[in-house]
Parts: sequence; C-alpha cells; structure tokens
Amino acid sequence: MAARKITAAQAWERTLRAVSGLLGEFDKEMQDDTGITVIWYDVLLNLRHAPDMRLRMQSLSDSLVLTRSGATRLIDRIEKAGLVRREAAAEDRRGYYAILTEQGQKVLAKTQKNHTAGIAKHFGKHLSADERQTLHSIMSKLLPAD
Amino acid sequence: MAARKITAAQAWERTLRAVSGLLGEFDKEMQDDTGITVIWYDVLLNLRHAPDMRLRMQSLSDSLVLTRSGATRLIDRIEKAGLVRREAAAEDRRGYYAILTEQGQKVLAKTQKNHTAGIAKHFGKHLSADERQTLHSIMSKLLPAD
DNA sequence: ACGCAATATCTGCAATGTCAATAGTTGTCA
DNA sequence: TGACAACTATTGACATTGCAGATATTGCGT
Repeated sequence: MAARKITAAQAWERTLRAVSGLLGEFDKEMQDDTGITVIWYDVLLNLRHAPDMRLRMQSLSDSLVLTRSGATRLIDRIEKAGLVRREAAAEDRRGYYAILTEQGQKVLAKTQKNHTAGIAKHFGKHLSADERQTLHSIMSKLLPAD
Repeated sequence: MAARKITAAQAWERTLRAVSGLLGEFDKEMQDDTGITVIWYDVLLNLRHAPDMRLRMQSLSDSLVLTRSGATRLIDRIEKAGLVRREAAAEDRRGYYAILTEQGQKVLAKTQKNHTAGIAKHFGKHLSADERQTLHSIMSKLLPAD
C-alpha cells in the first residue's frame, strides 16, 4: 500500500467513475432480468417503504432527484405498465397519490431479489465488512440533506 | 458510533444517493459559474490531458463518464460553442480528432478552479485525510475495467 | 488486385428529461 | 367574504441521449 497523498478532487473523480460504471452495469442487468430500469426500481422501492405503499407526487419527485414534471411523466409510464396507479388525494384536491399495485409488488419482489444478488456480485464482493462499514459512514456524511 | 451491521445493498444505496446528490450540486454550480455542464467539463478535461490536446472521437466517447454514445452530437454542440474543433485524421480518413481550442483552454482553466473549490467545499471538507484515502482505495477496487 | 468483413463516424427516430406556462385548489389577511 | 398569493400537478415546447442503420474507409485473405 503505497498510499501517496490523494487530493479531494482525485478521490471524487474516482468515486464518480466507479459509481457511474456500477450503475450502468446494474441497469443493464435489471433490464435483462425483469425489463425495468433502476429508476423504475427506485420508484417502486420508495412506494414499498411508504405508509400504505402510497406517496404524493411531490415527495416522490423529491426522493427521486427529478423535477415535478419529470416525475409526472415517469409515473405516467409506470402506470401504463400497470405497476402503480394514481388516486386523487382526499384531503387536498390539488394532489395525487401514486400507489403501488399488486403487480408492482410482484415485479418489485422479483427485481429486488435479482438486484441484491447483483449488488453482492459487483459491489459487496470486492469489499471487506470493514470497508463496507466505512463506506457507508463516509457516504452518510456526504448526503446533501439528512 | 453505533455501527450496526450494514449490508452491501444498504452501503450501495447510500453511496448512490450521496454521489447523485453531489453530482447535481456540482453541475448546478458549474452552470451558474461558467455556463458549462459537468459533461462538457469532462470532455475538456480529457482533451487537456491528451497528447497535443487532441483525441479521436472513439477514445473520447470511451473515456467519458456519463455518456458513452452521443459523442458525435455532444462534440457538435461544444464545437459550436467554440471550445473544441474537429480535424480529419491524416493517417486514417475514417476518423476525426476533437481538439481543444484556445478558448476551450481558457474556459477549462476557470471552470477547473471553481470546480476544485466546489469539491473541497461539498466533498473534501467532510472527510479526514484518512477517509479520503480509504474512499479512493475502495473505489479503485470497484472500477469496472482498470 | 478483388472481395468482404471490420472499423470510425454520423444520422433518423424514439424515449426521456427540463423549463416555462397553465389549470385548479387552498389559505391568508384586510 | 373576497381578492390574491402560494401550492400541486400537468402539459407543451425544446434539448439531450440511446439504438439501429447508413456511409465511407481500411485491411486481411486469397
């Protein structure tokens, strides 16, 4: 371990390349497996963890790092595929909920299983338990708003 | 530091969110500062480091982090902005070089200065020298092809 | 030299995302 | 109450990216 001094810019660049590469890998595998993208997966997962498996468009777009209009169109497509459905908010008639459907839950379950295996293979496998821990801790510090 | 057991999936998810958030932040700042995106910056930086500040379209699109294809049109736009120019390859008439222009060098220099400061502020500042080192080492292991 | 597969780049089309403007709803404050 | 600002979600116009196919060039094998 030579460990020459690494600048912040170097560490960031390497991080960006590695994450970008992995993400592309995961996205490809997921599309081959179940036909959905990582973004769809993220939507379904967010809904799965929400109370009643439903979220306002607003919160959804926030947690997805998408603009509101982007979220509208994304949900349009996922709805057309039958994995979520919309429902008007009873307490605020301006708003809508996106709700995970039965089929969405099924697709999510299968995808999640495959994806977890993919993460183990391309990511977890290369790290010791200690490194995994450290990485999680570092990234927690870097989260924009927490 | 409670340090409960962290699964690979949890570490990956947190990494993805942190990196995605930071990238968005950097992109926004860069556009406000000098009007170019992180992708353009990546192009200019790659050219800057190449011999004679020129690269074949092929190698350029390979080394880009974010988009592997669409290089043709990306270079179209950057060329229109005057930051690079194309030149037919003398030794292989199928090919073209993208070459960094004077103006491109100027824009890059200014952007790089700002961006390095941004990295220090949003990224480096939150990490100890040790953590920076560790992160670099971890990410090196995760690079797809090295 | 000739034929043909491989290579380098570009273009058409569809998919996806952003920004600005729109429509409908809510809440506040005089 | 009634006017108006603020908020939620969608839509239209436009930019960017990916994939498949087109075009031009190279070079290998015979």
